[in-house]
Amino acid sequence: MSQATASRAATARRGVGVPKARADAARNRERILHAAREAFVAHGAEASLDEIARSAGVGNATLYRHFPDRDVLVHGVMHFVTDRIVELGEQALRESAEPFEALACFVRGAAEERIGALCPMLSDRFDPDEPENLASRRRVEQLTQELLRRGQEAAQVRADIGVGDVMVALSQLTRPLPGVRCGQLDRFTARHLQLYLDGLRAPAPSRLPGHAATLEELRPDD
Amino acid sequence: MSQATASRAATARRGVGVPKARADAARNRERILHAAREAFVAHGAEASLDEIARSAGVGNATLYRHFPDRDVLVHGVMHFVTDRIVELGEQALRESAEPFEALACFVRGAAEERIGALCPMLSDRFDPDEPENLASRRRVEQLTQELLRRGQEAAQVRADIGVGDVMVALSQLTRPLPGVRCGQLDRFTARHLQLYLDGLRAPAPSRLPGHAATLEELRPDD
DNA sequence: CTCCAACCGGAGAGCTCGTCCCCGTTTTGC
DNA sequence: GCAAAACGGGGACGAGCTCTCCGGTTGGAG
Repeated sequence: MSQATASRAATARRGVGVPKARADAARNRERILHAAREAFVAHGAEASLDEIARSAGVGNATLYRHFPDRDVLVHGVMHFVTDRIVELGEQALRESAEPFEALACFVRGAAEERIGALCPMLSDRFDPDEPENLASRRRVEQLTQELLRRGQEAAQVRADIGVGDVMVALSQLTRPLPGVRCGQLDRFTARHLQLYLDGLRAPAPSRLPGHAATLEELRPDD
Repeated sequence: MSQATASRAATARRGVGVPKARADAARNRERILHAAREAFVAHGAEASLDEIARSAGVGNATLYRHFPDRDVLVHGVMHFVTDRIVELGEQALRESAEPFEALACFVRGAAEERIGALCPMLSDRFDPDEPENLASRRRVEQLTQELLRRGQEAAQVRADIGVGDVMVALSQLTRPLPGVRCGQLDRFTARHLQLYLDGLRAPAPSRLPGHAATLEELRPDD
């Protein structure tokens, strides 16, 4: 996301008339979001807030000042990640000539942006019907849908997969495995994503069990 | 694993001269191992023991009687899973004519046996040099190696992957995603495994980054 | 069938860890 | 240079986890 776009989005979310945050406050807010993103990917939505503050290099009070409770932080990370993912997807649609390559770019980028952190989106701690959340999910879903559709129409992506297949597998493959040093695991992640992507190519060499699903179907209260 | 084999293995581990356990005790031990396996896959080696006892349908005291502390339980689950995986792999080698199909059978079976529970094998809580642990890891590794080698020699499996690629991805793809109901996720797991397997087929449609790794390289103290 | 040793499970003590607030100190921007 | 805003360390409080104690129950040998 460009600096200007980010700034506009931030202003929009803060609302009008609210005084601009001080420079150090903005910087800390950003640091906390990054740290929280990593923590949520690694430990789920119940990661320790003190731990997040520590790895962000700020005091715990600073975290609580920016995000009064856990839910606010979860939502903050959610929208932070969603914004970046959407930007990424639009860029992939815009710049990649080959539909499969566009999907691959998106997948690799989404992995870097820790799309796995969106899994709290599917948790109890998250109201799926709140308008802003609904909009976030829809945006990511439609974007992925579009990338898939193009690939499938060009017969570069197998026809029997859906949005849910991409999103869920992507989340799984990029999560740290407990007990493995992160550095070690990152070396694997890129390989596994590539292997998975290779499995998505058309023509399909096998028949998949079950059926493709949307993100909607993954909601806990189904 | 056959009943007889399981019994022999159990006797071997219990040692000679120790009186046979009562039927209900043996049954509870088994239940606890199953529950602990699920919990370790879901939450890593630090899963709550009381929670394990509850989902096993036994009192917590029963758990502590069978497994005096967490380490003993971790080891118990480890060897329980290892035994089943090895049996599975040997069966796949024995019964499948096609090398790729053998690998696929093994992978699917290992997923059912929650091979992801072996990730504590890579954790701090685990002495990788203790002879029995070393042997377990070696057995699984050699078996997977052999399945891979056959597939690769028959040019059915791409040449640029290693044991670590299979084991790690398998663990990741079969782990429950936090916030997703298990029932929902199981439907996906089979699909994703198949997609990943399709990515393993020869000829390789892409070049993988990095290099194949053994389980040895995944040890935390590298 | 009877009996007792082995086993079981609930309840609770002790402790660790996570959450959240208070307040003296530092930083920012005008 | 100063006032307002933000910072961070420390600590009270509570939740949850580990592990133990003990009265009741069950399996199976004789």
